[in-house]
Amino acid sequence: MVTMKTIATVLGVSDSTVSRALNDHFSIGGETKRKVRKVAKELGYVPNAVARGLNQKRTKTLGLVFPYSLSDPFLARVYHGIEDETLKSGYNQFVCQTGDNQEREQLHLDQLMEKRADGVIVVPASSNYVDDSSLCESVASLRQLGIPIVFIDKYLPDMDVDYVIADYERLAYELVKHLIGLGHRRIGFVGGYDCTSMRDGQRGYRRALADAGIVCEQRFVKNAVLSDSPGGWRADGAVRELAEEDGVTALLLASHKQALELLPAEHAGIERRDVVEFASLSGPGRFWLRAATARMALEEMGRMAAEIIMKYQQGGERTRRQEVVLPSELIFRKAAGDGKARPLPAEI
Amino acid sequence: MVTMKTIATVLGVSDSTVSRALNDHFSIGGETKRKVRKVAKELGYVPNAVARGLNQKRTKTLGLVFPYSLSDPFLARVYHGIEDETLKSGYNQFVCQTGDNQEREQLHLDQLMEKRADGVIVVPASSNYVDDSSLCESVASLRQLGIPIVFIDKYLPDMDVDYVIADYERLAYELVKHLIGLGHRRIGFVGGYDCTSMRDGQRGYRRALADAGIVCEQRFVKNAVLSDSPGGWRADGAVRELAEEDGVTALLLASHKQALELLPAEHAGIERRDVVEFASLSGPGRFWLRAATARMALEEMGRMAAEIIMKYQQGGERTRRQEVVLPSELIFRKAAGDGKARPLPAEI
DNA sequence: CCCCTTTACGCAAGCGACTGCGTAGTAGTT
DNA sequence: AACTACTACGCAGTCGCTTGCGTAAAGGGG
Repeated sequence: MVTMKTIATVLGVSDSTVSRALNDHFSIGGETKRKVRKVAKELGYVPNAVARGLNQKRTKTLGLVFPYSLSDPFLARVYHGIEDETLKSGYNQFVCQTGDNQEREQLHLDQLMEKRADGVIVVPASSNYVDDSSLCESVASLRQLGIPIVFIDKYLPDMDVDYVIADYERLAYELVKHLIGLGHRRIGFVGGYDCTSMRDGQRGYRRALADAGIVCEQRFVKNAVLSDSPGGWRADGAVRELAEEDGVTALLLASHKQALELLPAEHAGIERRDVVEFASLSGPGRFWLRAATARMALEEMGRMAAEIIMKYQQGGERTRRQEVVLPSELIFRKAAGDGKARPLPAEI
Repeated sequence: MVTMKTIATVLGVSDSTVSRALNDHFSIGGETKRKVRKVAKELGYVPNAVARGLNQKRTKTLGLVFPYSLSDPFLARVYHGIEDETLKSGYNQFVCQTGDNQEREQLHLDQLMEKRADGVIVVPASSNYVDDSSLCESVASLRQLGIPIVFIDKYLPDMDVDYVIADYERLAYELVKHLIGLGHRRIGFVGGYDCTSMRDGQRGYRRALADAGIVCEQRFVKNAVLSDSPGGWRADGAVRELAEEDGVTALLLASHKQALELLPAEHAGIERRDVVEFASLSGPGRFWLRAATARMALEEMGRMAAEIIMKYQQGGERTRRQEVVLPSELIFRKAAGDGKARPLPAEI
């Protein structure tokens, strides 16, 4: 194995000289630098980032912990943002997927700690909203090791952790306002548990109704249920109830996964890349039609999260919690069907 | 920072004792082991894989170099296979995407070498089939460092490198045979350059024609062109020529990307997960219709590639080149339209 | 010609974990 | 009692690279 020592021996200099030469240190003569680089290339020397990492305490490595695979259109865009931000500085990322499962989330966080990632970006598993103790522990351990962690899209409200989210409250507000403008009065909300994005969304939903003088009926607000399906959530039960029992004419969905389930297949295909959280759907039709949706700045979210970590790398001290809320773009579709508000089909 | 030394000091033993205790070495007493583990837990000790990696020369890390993002349905399945195989042994993967670009491919391979990945799995960028010199260099460097590399799906024929591919020749043979059975006589092949998968496919295509006593006309075989589009290849030009000038009635496509381009959007959506390389299409219709396709064992390909590397990790010497060809499943659709063979529409 | 400042390197001590070899201490044998 | 055989650890070197500090050589000023 050719190391700096090898090069040093060949040239009859010390290994520290080689190190400094390769790092372009000012105290090494130009001629020496040239010779060192020449020999290094000839010998096919490849610097050992593991050894460097050990003494620099920096690995130029990021850990990404995602609930689903990167074939999820949401995560894929987030990932691109992160990659885009870090590629130029020679960072690599460990990509981990948890299957929306807490145990695996913890497992991966442990592995990333052992491997001394320089930072970790997490899109938390939904099951944390039932019991977040394991995640909290992991965050504490990361803190102790001095590894910055940033949450994306969702976070645990009472945990002191940096995060980057979309402006869910405004989104929900505008989407519901749009539905009201289309004539809808009985509008359902399918959220779920105490997830920050859904909670914020619900707030916007309520505010929009209130502003329009519509009484917000509690029975119109349902939770999706956690399931072991690939998406983690199932909304069909809630939607069926809302349509059959309560005769809602429009719906606000708090998850792109939910929206995808309900959209007609051909739309799902075409618009897959656009469909993101907080789609609002309206009828009629065999399937629900999408009245509007939000195009969240997902790449930007990834980029911001990476940027926060990069700041810490450059010696930035963590003084206070970073809370980034990125504005999203709203996309309104033409009114579905004849544009009249009418009960939605219960069949999904 | 709490290290083994910290634990050792607390307990008044040496750090080597701590190391052995944590690794459950036989020469350490049961009582000592218990105490060490207790203190380790209390202090929140997290082993440093970087330090371990330096002296073991094993990082428990794999590098994956893919041309596209993991939102590509092909790669996503390959990735799942790899993850599945390596998760249980505590491996993490560096996921790198090259955008089908050689420079970035080389850049990522260099990074992976520096970080001393234990092995690298590569789905080569298509541009390597024009000029593979940079890839060859990288492979040589990896060899020198003793890092095993496995190619998936495609490989460079004159390079001594392990690879896992699908049974492209048989696939093409069966698909063409199916088209012939449907009455087609003028069957086009859209491949491209000297890529192994396409070359093998073309061999099967020719053999099927020959077995049916059909003369294989050279003008029915076209190359797709390399482009900077997301897919890397563009087939529309070739397809247009085949349809307009040569009046072919059916087509064999050597890439799932090409097939996706030509399929009607709603099918692309619905069947996205099935559409893989070597789809065969036939008309008529506004769009080409899919007559048959191959469901390749993509997860299995990933798993096999990972397994090959794991073998090397366990001290397996590389004696001879590993060449794995995995059988695929063929999926035949009902004949399109009235099932009659007729010229395909040139519009795409 | 001597002293002082630069320039250009070498020495050696880490970083955190692993490991070959040596050695006290205890137990068992004859 | 002397010898052998384990058991249970400690010492110190190693992995490859970085870095603070020390120093010889070269150059410049008085």
